[in-house]
Amino acid sequence: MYIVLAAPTRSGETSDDSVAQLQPADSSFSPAGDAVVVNANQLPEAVRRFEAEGVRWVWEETRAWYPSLLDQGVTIERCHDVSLSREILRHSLFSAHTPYSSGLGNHPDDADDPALPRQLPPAAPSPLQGSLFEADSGPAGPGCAEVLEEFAGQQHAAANSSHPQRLALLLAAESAGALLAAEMEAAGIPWRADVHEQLLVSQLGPRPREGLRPVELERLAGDLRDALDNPRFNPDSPQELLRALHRAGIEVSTTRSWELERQEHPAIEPLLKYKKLSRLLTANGWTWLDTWVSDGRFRPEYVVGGVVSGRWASRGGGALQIPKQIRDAVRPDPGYAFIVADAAQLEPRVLAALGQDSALATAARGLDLYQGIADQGFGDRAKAKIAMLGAMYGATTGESGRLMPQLARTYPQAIGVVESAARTGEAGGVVSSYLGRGCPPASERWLATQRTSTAEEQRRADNIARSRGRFTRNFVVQATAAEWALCWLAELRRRLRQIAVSSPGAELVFFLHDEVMLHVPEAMVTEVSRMVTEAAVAATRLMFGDIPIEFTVNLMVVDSYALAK
DNA sequence: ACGAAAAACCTA
DNA sequence: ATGCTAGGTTTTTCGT
Repeated sequence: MYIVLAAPTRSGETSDDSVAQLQPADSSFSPAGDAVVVNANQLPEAVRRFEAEGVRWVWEETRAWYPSLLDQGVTIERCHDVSLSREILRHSLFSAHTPYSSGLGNHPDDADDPALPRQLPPAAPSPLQGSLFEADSGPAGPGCAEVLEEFAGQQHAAANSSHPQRLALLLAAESAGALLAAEMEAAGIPWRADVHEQLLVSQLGPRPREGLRPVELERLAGDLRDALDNPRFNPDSPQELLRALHRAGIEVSTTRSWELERQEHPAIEPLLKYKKLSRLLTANGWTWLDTWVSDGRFRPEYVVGGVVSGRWASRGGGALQIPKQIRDAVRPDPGYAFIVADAAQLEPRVLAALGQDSALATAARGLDLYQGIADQGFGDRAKAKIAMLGAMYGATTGESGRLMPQLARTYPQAIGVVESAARTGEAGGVVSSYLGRGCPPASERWLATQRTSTAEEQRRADNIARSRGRFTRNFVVQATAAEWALCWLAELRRRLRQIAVSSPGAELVFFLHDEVMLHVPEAMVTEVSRMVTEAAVAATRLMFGDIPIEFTVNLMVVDSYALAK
């Protein structure tokens, strides 16, 4: 049984304060029974009542409904997010021939050009907010009939695709991810502002007045001016800094730290220290703390489907780039601990599965896949790692490039997968993840670059083609790894919900590509740790069935994020 | 004066 | 070992 939740359509039974319509539907996606129209006060109880019957919710956008339900203490088990499913089906090769997918249009345009920077769309307005704050215009968004019709089209597209089970799993996993994202946003990452502040004070000095440098930065700026014998320049300006360095005889072409590190000059040491501390101040200093941390929680926003590969993006506070430098501020509440777990070498393991490469699967048998490759006669571990990463990223030169032929001979099946993806991309084609997420098509602009006449233009065109090849090469691995991670999350979420009634309190609070953090009552640490491991086994089975490849999970119980890894 | 782009550095 | 994938944020710089 499905319940469609959407904005109410104007009719006799709706009143001015109606915010939602709940429409039951049966397994053939037809309306079953009367729709219920509710106002904001009635919505939580109505949802709770249906949820107790074990329904699956269908709505245009999880973001629009779930956060406010969570605020009111309502959680749900399963949903189908129509908008996220739409974007998957728009690009999926599996369903391209179905009426629904072909009707969406999948026209290559420059917005889909991976060479162009992507910008995230602004957060969608919630229909609930619309009704609460805009008296004259009622709740926005499509009504139940439209949502149900599109849902039916999506189900038909998945069922009639070339891989019905895989695509259905992908849509379910993406929707589960949307629920979890909202739940993690509601939970927030436990953050000790006092510990963070202590870190800042010990490295930068006391918080300065607005517009002034902290004492330690001021001191280093002074040292730098002395060392360069240059009394007045702004070290925060790359242009001025570069000119000052040149005037002191330091020949660098940029002010990047790794280029500066190679220079011998008394100014380099204070400069590198200055850049390091300046970064801490501007990216994660007092302003950041004021802006993003409140009530002991850092609350970023997750953008499910925000990355073409299916990884999540985030908005606000740089949640996916918390520097190691400040992770000590991430501390559990009293009586709680963190479980931090990550999938060990997820991408090469995924590649072994994609290529059904038994030699690589054997190397992945142990905890350390790169050591496994080394043990199969590939030299040392470092070499094995560089070669493998090069294969997945498309390295052509240097040590990584030189190791490629040997790697291709040792693991022909696995390397064949990425090589084939690269050739498809170079030719302007599209590639697919294991569960059916398609990469964006080549844009008109891209195709135009390939139609050339002169030799000079041809060289440029080849460069552009190889760049797309690297993108599609990496896409098949990164997108499939993202799917595994999503299945892992969904399995873990399901297990946590099973025990939540009798022993509540364990929450997922952070997710980063192949890593999760849970905030767990100390008494539950053992039980939840087992669930994290079991969820990984279940995710592997769910995606790939019974395959001889292990997806190892590294797990640590810590009382500071700084102690993980 | 304002907004886009670039530079820099952080993450997996 | 910064040559190779995907992102976000801040500040400075540049263009209108």
